[in-house]
Amino acid sequence: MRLSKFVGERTKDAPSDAMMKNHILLLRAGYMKQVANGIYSLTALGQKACLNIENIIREEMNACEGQEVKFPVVMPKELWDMSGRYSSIGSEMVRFTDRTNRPMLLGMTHEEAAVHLAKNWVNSYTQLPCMIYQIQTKFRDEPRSRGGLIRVREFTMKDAYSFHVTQEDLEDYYDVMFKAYERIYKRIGLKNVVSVKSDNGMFGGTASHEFMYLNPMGEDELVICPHCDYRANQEVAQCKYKNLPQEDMLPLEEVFTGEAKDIAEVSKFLKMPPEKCMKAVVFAIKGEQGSVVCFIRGDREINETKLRKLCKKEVVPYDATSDPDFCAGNIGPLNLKAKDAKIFFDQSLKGLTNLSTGANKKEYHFVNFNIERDYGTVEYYDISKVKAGDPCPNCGGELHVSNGIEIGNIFQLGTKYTSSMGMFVKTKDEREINPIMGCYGIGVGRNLACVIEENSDEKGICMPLSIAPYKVHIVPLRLDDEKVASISSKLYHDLQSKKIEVLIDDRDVMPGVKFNDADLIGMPLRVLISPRSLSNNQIEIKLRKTGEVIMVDAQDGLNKILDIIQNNKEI
RNA sequence: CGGGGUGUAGCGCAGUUGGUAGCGCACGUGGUUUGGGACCAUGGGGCCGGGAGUUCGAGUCUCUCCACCCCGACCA
Repeated sequence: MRLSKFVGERTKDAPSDAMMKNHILLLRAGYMKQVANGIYSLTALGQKACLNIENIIREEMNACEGQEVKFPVVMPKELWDMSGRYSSIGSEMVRFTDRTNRPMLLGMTHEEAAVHLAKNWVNSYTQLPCMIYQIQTKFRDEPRSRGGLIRVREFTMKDAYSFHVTQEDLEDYYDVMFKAYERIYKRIGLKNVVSVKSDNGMFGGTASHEFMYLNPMGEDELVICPHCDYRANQEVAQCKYKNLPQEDMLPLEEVFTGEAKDIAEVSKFLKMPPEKCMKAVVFAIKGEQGSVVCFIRGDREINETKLRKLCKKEVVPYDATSDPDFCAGNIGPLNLKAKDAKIFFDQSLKGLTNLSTGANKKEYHFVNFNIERDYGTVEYYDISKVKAGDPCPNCGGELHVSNGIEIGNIFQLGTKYTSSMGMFVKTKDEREINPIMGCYGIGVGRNLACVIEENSDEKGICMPLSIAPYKVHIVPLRLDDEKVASISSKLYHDLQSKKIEVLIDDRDVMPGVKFNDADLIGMPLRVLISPRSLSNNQIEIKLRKTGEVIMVDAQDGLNKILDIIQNNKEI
């Protein structure tokens, strides 16, 4: 491509509203343009980079015996009624009617379509296991998109669906896909990737993993044990506690605590460490009356995902300050006015002695509260978030907590969709069963964004060779020089005939402009052709990532470039 | 959906007590330049986010929508 004809623009200044590195660079280097909140057009640069990622994914899926198919973007309501998800999914799914008033929706995931395609055609164990996948546009009306391509509403995604006779067979294939994902990230140039156990969310099913790109701007919290292989999303990470020293129980006492409301203030007022203060957190059940009151050690946070699973209901934080049933800031288990509230105690409280807790009375707390003695026998649940330094549930070592961006996930779905949609296969012993499914997703644009987070410097993007839209960026200086023009043009056409994607900066601008644009766009090889180097009959090849400069004779340029591309996968 | 912020040329911004809009970059033309964002001359480009109001007069004041960004809620 000739840069003079490129539809797109490079800018010196970053758009003021972009915060993340990938967002700023993708806009500044002219890879994309925003159309609306969470909706982007890609330029030739962005699209080619995405296609290269897609092709790597495609190769790895095909290597897993995957069959590439294509499901529709628009589906009828009836298909999603079969799984029950038409009503269970909220407004992130776009619903509309066609001209005959038939209810339709925009696909945000394609389990229903996959089962629809496979059922009746796959009806014998001899056809299993099998896997179908697609690379296609999804639309999810996210409440809040952010971070450039990190979280968008319309995006391209590879989603794969596998069918199995037995759970063991699913697990074997799950492992095959797990390894394929690891290869994909390596090939596109992402190194800081870990896999974690995750929540199954709206998919249902038995086991799932997320692949996480470690990044401080990541929206997910990951719990990682540096001493063993324990890795989990905060949402599902198990809590273990170091035992606090037991004390002799002292008599329960009601004390004045004044304006002290939150744990920090109460702890300061009573001169007790937060671990000895029992905290109350109130939640409401969505669409229902009544509330959920959680008690937890003062230095801990409630994990809402765990609470949701425990209640088997959707729970949302509740503002207790405006409810007369609660004395906000002084909530405790004793004399709690809200009689219909469900009460849960977190296991962090187990065995603790002489706690402080709210007295359900304005400006008063209890001290020396002992749950069993003063309240009664209770069950303890794990509803807390893990804190850095907690003991690992596996090996007891100290856990780390890091942030990450989800760049792929794999799920063992079970028979949720095959049973609800009536897909059956005959087994060898002539039983009719619902095949067991797995599903496997990876977002293309988000991966591109993460690649740029990882591969860039103060000058711009450093595209990995594997996904670079153009492998070679020719920079001729002084195109009015006949020799520069002819050698540049020949190299441009020679590379094209060798099927190497090449970009040439054929503009009549200052050398500095060309250098800065080349650094910003970030193609892995920059070839400089100028009167100065040609006076020695040489051209200059510069590697974007390392800055290494290679001088070669002009007539050897093509072969040297081909050699570098074929033998240096890591540039 | 809550809290905060921003909307003025393609991008980044200025615009005074209200008087009919400017700067830098980018773009067109002519010329001088040419190894890390050159210079001179000249030209084009604006429904000042939309609507309503106050006023002789609104980019500026009031009301009201809307869009976008950030934090939270939410999220395969």
